[in-house]
Amino acid sequence: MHVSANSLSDSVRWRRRKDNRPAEILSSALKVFSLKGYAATKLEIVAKQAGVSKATLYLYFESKEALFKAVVTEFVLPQIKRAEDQAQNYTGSIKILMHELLEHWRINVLETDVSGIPKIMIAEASNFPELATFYLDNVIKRAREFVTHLINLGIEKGEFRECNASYAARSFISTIIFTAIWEKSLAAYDEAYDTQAFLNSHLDIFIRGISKDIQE
Amino acid sequence: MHVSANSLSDSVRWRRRKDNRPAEILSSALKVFSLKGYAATKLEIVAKQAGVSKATLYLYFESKEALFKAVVTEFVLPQIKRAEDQAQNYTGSIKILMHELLEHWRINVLETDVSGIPKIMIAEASNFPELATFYLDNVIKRAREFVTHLINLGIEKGEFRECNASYAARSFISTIIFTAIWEKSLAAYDEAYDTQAFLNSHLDIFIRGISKDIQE
Amino acid sequence: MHVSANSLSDSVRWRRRKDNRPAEILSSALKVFSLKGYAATKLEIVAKQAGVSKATLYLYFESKEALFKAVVTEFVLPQIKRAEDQAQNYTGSIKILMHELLEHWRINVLETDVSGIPKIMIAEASNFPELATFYLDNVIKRAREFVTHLINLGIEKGEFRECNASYAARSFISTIIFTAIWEKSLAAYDEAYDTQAFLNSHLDIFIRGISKDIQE
Amino acid sequence: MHVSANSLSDSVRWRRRKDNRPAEILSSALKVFSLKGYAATKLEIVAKQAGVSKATLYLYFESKEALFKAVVTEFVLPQIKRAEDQAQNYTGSIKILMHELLEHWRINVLETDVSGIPKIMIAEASNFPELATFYLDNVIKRAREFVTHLINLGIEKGEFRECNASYAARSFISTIIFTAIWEKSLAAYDEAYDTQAFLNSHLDIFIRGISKDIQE
DNA sequence: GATGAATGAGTGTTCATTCAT
DNA sequence: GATGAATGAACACTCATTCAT
Repeated sequence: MHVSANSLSDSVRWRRRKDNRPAEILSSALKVFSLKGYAATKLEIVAKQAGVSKATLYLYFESKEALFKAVVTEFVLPQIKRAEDQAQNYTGSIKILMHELLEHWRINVLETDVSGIPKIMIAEASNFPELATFYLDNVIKRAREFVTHLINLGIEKGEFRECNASYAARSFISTIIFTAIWEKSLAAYDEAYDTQAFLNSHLDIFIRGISKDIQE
Repeated sequence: MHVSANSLSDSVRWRRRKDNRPAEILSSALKVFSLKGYAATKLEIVAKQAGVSKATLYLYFESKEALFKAVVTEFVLPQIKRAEDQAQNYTGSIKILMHELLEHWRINVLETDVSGIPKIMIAEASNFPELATFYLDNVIKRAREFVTHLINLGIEKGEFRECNASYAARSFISTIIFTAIWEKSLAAYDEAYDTQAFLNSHLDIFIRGISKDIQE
Repeated sequence: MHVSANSLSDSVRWRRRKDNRPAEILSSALKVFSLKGYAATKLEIVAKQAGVSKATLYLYFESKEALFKAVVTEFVLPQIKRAEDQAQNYTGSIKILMHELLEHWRINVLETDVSGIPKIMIAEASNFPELATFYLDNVIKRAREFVTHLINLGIEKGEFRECNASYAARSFISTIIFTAIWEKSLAAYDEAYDTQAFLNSHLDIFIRGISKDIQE
Repeated sequence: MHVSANSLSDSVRWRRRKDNRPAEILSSALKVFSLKGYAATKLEIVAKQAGVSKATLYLYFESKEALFKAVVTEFVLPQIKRAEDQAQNYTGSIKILMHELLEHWRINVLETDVSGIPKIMIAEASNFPELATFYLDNVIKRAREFVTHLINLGIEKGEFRECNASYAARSFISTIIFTAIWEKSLAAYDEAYDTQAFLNSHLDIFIRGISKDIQE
């Protein structure tokens, strides 16, 4: 039975079984797609990575395109859900919350293969319109709304100055996403840098940028 | 004679004029590469866009790869040079300079096809290592150094607080580049937004974020 | 144990009974082969039709080719034997006998799946030479000889005029076989017609064509 | 430019040019398709037969299916048109006309590769429904109507007895088509026979079968 | 210089066949 | 005996590249 790539949002798609082939295939595919791009990815390589034959891919995914879509959809929702869950019922300082979220994201997304997804989507958006829309709606917009909401909370609480929270969220998120993209592309050729320190710096500048001036 | 794609930095650049075939090919190629990605780009499409036959491409570029490299190298250097020139001999407020530079970039890069270059490089970095290195060295690092320099100037002048100028530059540039990438990818599926207002907001937050606290 | 497909004439034939797997497989295979042709037939479809798994086919037939040969050989001999038996010891009018034979053939061959066999053999003759030879020898030639014999009997009895009985038999049989082929191919797209009436007409013309002129 | 395979009936499809590739491909394809059947035909073989590379086929036909359809449609219409033209304005004996038509058909169809078409259509009808319908309408039905018309003429002229001309035509045509099919299938394994003599015998029996009894 | 025509080298996909359970 | 899972081998189709004109 093929792993559904059309019902883009239902959660459990494959049942665990011996050796969990679909999961192995998906993570191999994530690696190769995010390294090579969709068109340059050869299914033979994906199969080899997953330790199966090329034909086996077709037991679980009906085409290269379906596999690609499954890769995106499979790894995408957990990303955003995790963040939302973490913020649930939080009542403390927004600044601290954002710091925690960022740290969490760094460890669970940035430093895992999941960070390959944004690059994939950016590169292939125009080749896979519905997928692009799905990603936009389920990740980007939700992330924007989520951060916008946090900033508005901070404004209400007096932590932040009045400002256009929506633009601010967009600013903040841009760098976050870009960092993930960077890691999977030019970072390989760049000098190493301390990602954690950079992200802290980024958050610091950002928070200062939207905070009330100390002396007002 | 083939347009050199190996001497990645040579200065020959094609100015549009009647029947300037290489330039027409390059700009067609830029469009298609940045829309489809390298592998998914068919030379037939590029040729059609440029109004020539597929075989004609080979009169000017020795291979698809050479054409791709030429696209990147042709359009890249002007980008960064322009910014550097503008800052030359400037002595006023760094904040105002950055605003002017950003505006200039918005008009001359973001709103032209040149903004397709970053997306191309991000997507294909791992497939074209020397090109990636070239781009990294000639655009990214130069941009980083340039902005770092500006920030340091601002610190020296007392406009900005003491901070890690390098990280700050990276923060700033990330959003700038990401905005260009975004325009060529998911923006097509997103609601329109006011890019100029967003960039102003971004700069505003950033400058506030690195400015001295008003009352210190 | 595999059902022999090499000894093309052995007598084992499967009578339907509960769980008579080979027989179910054979009749499913006959249907699919005669609908799609050999190469376009997928064993998965045959298996599904027979209500078994693809692997199960291999318990009974050692290969697709063996299954195909079994299909032909299983259904072929009864066809011709039936006719021969019917003619055995007959002494009456040849014309009437031929009418009875034709009617019998219409009911027991033409209107059953067995009529798919001629189409199969015609289409695949050049892909399965020994099978073609087997079919030729065991069906076509026997049928020709049988009809030739009947016609000669008719000539001897004074029912028919002197004529080339062999050519006449060939003529007669051609239409008979063609009718079976037609039913399994283009008839599906053609207007319905009264097969029985047509066959009667055919026999009538044929008999008149080889009969003595009434008044000579 | 692809050779149209959709406009199933327009006549000139390809322009002659050096070496007339499409025609060479079509006749190679006719040979292979009628020998092997659609599914078992490998384009590599067709290409080799035509003396071109596999890729070249795609310069002229957009797919295997399109090539197949072109094969059928390319060779089909001339078949039937030729017969109709020949009968145009004829006023003599129907029997003699039919003899001439049959002889013409034997030489120009039966003994050329065109005789492969009926076998192809019979075998693949269910895999290519529109093509089947096209063939049915443009060959079979037209042939039936044509022969029916001839028989009716013969009845009017007093050559033939009153009979169901439509069934009679069907009878006559069945053998004709079957003979073509036979030549391209089992005939290869059968003893040689004198086709011309057989066809004459067939026509003789048929004409006698529908003629007025001499003495009535 | 420009191109229509041709193709070699590949890749996605299918399917008969195998085999551990 | 029966089958779900796996795969090697094959084939349709594509496309960057070449070359005669």
